[in-house]
Amino acid sequence: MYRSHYSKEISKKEYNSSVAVAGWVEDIRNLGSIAFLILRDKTGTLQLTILKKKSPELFEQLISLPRESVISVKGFCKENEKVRNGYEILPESVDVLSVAETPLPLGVVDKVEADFDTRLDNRVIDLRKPDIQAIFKIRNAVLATAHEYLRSQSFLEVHTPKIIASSSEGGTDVFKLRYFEKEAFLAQSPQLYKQSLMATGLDRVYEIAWYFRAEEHNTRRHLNESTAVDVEMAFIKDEEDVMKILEHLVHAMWKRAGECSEELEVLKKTVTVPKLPFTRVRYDDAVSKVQARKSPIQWGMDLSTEDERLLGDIMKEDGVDFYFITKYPLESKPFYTMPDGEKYSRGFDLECKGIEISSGSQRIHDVALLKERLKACGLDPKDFDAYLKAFRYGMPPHGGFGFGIERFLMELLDMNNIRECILFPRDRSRLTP
RNA sequence: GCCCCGGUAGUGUAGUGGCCUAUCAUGAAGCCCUGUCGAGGCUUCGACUUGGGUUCGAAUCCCAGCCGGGGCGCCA
Repeated sequence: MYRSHYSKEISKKEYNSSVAVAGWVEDIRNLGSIAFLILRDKTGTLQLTILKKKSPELFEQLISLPRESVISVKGFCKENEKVRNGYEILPESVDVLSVAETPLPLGVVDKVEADFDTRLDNRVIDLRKPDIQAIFKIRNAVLATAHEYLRSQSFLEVHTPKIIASSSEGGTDVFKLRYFEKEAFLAQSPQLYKQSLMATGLDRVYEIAWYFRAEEHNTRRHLNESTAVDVEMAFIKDEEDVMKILEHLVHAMWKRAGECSEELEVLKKTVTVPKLPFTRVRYDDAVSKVQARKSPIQWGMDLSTEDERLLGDIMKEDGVDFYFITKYPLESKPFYTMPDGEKYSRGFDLECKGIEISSGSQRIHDVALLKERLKACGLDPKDFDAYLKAFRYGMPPHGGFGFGIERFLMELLDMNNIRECILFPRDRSRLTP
């Protein structure tokens, strides 16, 4: 066995006994007759203290290792107050498991910063840094909470096709691919499938999966491959039922992130847990608020990036970070959104500090109305036959929402680039690693 | 899709026509040092995105390409 303990697992109990530790050689400080080797594993670092007079061969072998080589060391664990961990390991034997090439394309502990692009080109090495790993440990924690919360509310986890016959909703560009003799597309969202499932009697479903968008955008807020949490629920009275689930879900995830104190510390971030319920702002009021601050927006238009930011600032003045924008104009929402009178819809967005993190709505469940709305949106109902079929034989009132996990994390951790929140980002120009 | 910006050692940079045989840091290779922890000291190594052009002279100016970053739009 190459490892008996991780660096963090060693405490007083292990002092004055033999342990096996394994990991990456982070740094070697050679003082001539004594050398210190910093070994890094998943939990942190520890120090090997190597004395030349004790074993000249072992000394020579260890100090000549290139940084980031992988080794396993058996040694004697000794208490020492001079060392940060409170202990050091005096090595007795070493297994060199992998010798790293030099020079490193990216230093793990170098004193110079690397460009983000260089980091992504060498993402595996970049991911060795504790602060980068912390992002993904928090991602793991909040997604675990999403599963737990949704299951506690009787949601069933489902997985719908990612290779689909037609674009889900129009709007965004989709990736085309060859499917034997047919043309197919990569899913941009599970929208049509999660709605179809509402006609099955499963009533409450959620899906956490990948989606693909072929938009040639080049911003720090967009990815061409991203992951999302999607929820759909039946027998709702109106969109308020959906918003309640969403706000509790977001609250639970934010709260869980706030409990990741170790990770937040290495990231030097703080998470402020929002208060429930989130403020509801009608679209009409949002428009008047930003108009009062000289935005050129007209009623009926979507809020521009600048308008959203402005509204975020206005809400912040009242101490509000999270808020719903409700009752959007019907024409600014997708065809499946339930109308609310002539002009309005039962669609909403959830905003956090001026950035949209989720959008949802009550959906149309009446097939005639759905066809009418498809036409009004310039779409041909014939292209949606398979979807419409789910509505023809008994479809309850339903609604749902979806949000991108990377966008969510970006807001949660106040990152300035969405690519920080995904292991191997796919963007306009990046297809590797 | 529209617009803006950038490309100098492995990494991060200085350099805006001659003082560049290109700065500094970091790194790598080596030497000295028994308590380092951003170790220290000394030596060495290593770069101007590509192709044209202007000029006596180009890292520097112009044109084109390649590669990259960002803003807006679209969206999540």
